[in-house]
Amino acid sequence: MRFSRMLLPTLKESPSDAGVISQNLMMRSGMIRKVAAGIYNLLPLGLRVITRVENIVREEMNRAGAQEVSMPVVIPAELWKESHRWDEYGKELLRLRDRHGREFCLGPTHEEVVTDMVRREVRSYRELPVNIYQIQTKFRDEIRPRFGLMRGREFTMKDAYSFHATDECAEREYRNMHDAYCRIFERCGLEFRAVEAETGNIGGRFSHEFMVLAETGEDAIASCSACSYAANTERAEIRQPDETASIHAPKPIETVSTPGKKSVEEVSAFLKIAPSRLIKTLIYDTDKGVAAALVAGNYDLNEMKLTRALDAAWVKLSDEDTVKKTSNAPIGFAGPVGLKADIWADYSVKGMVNGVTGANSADAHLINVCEGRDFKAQFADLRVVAAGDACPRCKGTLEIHRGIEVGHIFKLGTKYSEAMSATFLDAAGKERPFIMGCYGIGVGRTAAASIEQNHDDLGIIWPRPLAPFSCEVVPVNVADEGTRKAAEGLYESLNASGIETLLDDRDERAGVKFKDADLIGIPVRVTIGERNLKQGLVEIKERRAKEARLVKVEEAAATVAGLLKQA
RNA sequence: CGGGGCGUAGCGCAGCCUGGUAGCGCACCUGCUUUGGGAGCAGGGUGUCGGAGGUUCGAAUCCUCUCGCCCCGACCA
Repeated sequence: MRFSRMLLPTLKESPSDAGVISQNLMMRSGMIRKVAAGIYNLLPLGLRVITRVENIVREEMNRAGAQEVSMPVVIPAELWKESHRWDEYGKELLRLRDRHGREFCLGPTHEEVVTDMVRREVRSYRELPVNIYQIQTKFRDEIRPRFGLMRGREFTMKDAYSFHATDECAEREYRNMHDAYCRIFERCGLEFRAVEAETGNIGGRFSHEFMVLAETGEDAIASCSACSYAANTERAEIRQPDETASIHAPKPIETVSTPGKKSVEEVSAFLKIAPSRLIKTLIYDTDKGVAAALVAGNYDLNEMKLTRALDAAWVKLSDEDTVKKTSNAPIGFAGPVGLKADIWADYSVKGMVNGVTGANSADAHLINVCEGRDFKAQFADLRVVAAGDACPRCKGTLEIHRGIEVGHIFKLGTKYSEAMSATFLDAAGKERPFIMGCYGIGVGRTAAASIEQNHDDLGIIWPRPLAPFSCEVVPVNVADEGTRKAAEGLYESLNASGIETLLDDRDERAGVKFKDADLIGIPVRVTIGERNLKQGLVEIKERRAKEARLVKVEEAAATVAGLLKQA
């Protein structure tokens, strides 16, 4: 491709609305342009990268035995009503009507459509298992789209769905997909972790997220320094601490005045006591009634864990009225002592001696509160994991990293097949619902994540498998006949040997071309200038390297090929 | 949905407070010079000042409404 003929509008200045590096560099390198909030045009350079990712995904999915299909973007409401998600999914589901007033939605994911497809066509266990996937545009009406392709409303996703006769078969496929995903992200040159995750409103029994490690990631993951345990912090468990005797001797409980001191920070500063000695008491409404949850002041409560501990369908922080009714005090002064509610406590509260809690009356706290002596609670792992917490699987400790979720695999079970009566006949002639799995990859997000991991001050540094071109040829001065001829010759021989090459044949100054080359980040650059050419030499530089090397013109193509063969 | 901010040339911004000829840098076009890290000189074009209504002799500027976008929060595969 010739730069002069390509729609490749690079930007010297950063766009004012770029929130993360990948968005900034995608805009500046002319890969994407915004059309509306969370909706983008992919320009030629951007599409090339996306296509690279798609092809890697496609190859590995096919290799893993999945079959590619294409399902509609516009989906009739009735399918979503069958699964009950028409009501459950919320405003992220963009709904619309056709000219007859019939209801449709734009597909944010395709469990319903694929389940409908399979239930129509598959009758017997003999036809199972099947794994069906597509690489397709999805639409989710995100509350707050941001960060370019990282969290758009319209985006490209690979979504796969598998159908099985038995649980063992479904789990085998889950592992198969896990391995395929690892191959995909390895081939993309990404540093990633597969972590245990929450299933959210896709539903299902268990799931893993594939997280690309990056400071700008929107998710936090906990991983063990000693073993392979890794989980989203939404889910990460904490090993129950060993019982240790308190170094404090229990003192008699006392009420102290704490006017207007509601938050942990305010109370701990006012009483000059470490936040870890405070017991935070949170009042929750749940489908099982009002419950109190306790956690040490230096930790956060994890509502998912509380929900599981209570065996509740949902929990929600209570409003002011309920808090007043339950604790006889405004928000900020609740405590477990004498509280009339179901009390659950995190292990961080276990064995607490001489702690501080709300007094269940306005502007007062209790000091020297001892767990067991002054109140009783049911204990569970209820808090959000923090760095240094004990690994649930071994004796190691957990580290916290930030990550970008690029893939997510779910073992769904029969949630959709039961709701939608999608069944097959087993060997005994008995009708059974399909056991399902689903497996997603954010294609644009994967490209964005790659930039987050591979860039420097000057621009993108594409790993070879995702690079829009493999090699860029830069004639320093196209006005010079010899330079131009050498560049054209090299361009042709590189292309002829199957190396996709960008020739910067623009009549621009060298500095402009070098800046653009660094910005766009093509792995190998060949610079052809008059001075070196007089000695029959050209300069070859890898984007990631500091130094360039000089080689003979005749050897340039072979040298480039050699560099590209290395990983 | 709550809080905050921004819409002025293709991009980045000033002007608005205190109403009076719409500006700067980059980009773009022409010519000459220049040609290894975002060139120099000269000349040139560029705007519904986001939109609608209002106040005023006069509105980018003040007021009202509205649309779009960004940030923080709530929410979320």
